[in-house]
Amino acid sequence: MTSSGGRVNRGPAAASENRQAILDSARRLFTERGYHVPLSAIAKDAGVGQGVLYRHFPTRLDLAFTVFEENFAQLEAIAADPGADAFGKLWERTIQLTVESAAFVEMAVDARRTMPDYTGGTRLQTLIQDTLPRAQAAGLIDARFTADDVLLAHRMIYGVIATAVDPAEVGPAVARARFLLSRPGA
Amino acid sequence: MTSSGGRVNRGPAAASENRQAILDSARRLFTERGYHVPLSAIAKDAGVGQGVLYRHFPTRLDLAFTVFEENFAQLEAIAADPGADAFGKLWERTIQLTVESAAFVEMAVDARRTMPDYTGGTRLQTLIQDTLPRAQAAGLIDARFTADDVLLAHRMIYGVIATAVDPAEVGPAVARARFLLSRPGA
DNA sequence: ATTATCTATAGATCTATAGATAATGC
DNA sequence: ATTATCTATAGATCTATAGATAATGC
Repeated sequence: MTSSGGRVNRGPAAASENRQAILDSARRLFTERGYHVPLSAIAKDAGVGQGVLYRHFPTRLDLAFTVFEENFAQLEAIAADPGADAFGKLWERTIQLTVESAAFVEMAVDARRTMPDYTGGTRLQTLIQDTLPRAQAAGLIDARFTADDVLLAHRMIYGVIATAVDPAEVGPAVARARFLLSRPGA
Repeated sequence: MTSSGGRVNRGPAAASENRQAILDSARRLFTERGYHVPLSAIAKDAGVGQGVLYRHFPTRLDLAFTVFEENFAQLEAIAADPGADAFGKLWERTIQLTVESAAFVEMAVDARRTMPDYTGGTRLQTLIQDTLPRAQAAGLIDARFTADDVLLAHRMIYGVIATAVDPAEVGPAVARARFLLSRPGA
């Protein structure tokens, strides 16, 4: 047989499409199967050889950074809103993105454990610091919360997501967790 | 060479010591390296062949159940205290055990995902249900917390532990998380 | 005869790379 | 000449089991 199942070698012309297909598959599989989904599964899903994946993204973190860069871009756009409720919107979207893909948090943990100079953690922290005081001045958020508390609350909500057994349970559980966290302790 | 590095085959006499060595190694490695530490690493650490581990514990869950059975026994003993603060002591010890080994939670998640009829989750829930009302009647705990809230709070604290980068940070972070959770929302 | 050990390895995955092949710009 | 593809596979792990060996109870 001549041109059956095997992919045709399209040379450099395929590079850009391949890269995008890898990113699309990675985003979906990080969501469906978690941050530690095999890279071979991502390559297969994207329809490329493993060598192609490694050429574009030498490590799992290189790939995850690129996938979740879009998340950071979204959050930064939201935080740029000059209104008093920029923090509220930022927090809402952060939780949505985490529910959507717990890998967003797992990537950050991996990065901080692996690379001493990873700045992603600081990146979300900066957005919180830039928006929280305004929301507190406007009386929208309890003044006793610190920026560190917000980051901690994010980790706590991740705990709810990571331990969920039934996907249908995540929404209500996260909502209740947010309620429990809505006022600092007595 | 006759009797160099290789272990001597002591026959059935070694069974009980081997079993205990496996449990000791498993407890330590679950703590140090997490629930998904390779079973081969546990066998090696215990100084037995992998076949011996599999004979005593056919699956990872069989091994983890046995290791953490001691945790449950402790918690059940605490909950049996007839005093009003049995709940307080139960909660305190539950958190200690989780900080000590996040694998305690990870095992339960694995069990509930793998075995439809796992009762470990119910087991902690029962202890909470048996002690919480008394503590609330005595005014020790805010009456608005439900037993499900306590289980949810446990998952949230697990989130703090699982995302910690520096072990030294765990203690303070968990303390702050508990503070944030000490009163239900506004 | 039974029980459990031991070494050794099959089988399954996953990461990472080697080497041949094809397309493209100069 | 350069760039990126493709298949194929080496290397590293990890799970799980086979088969020979040794100890013990009847």
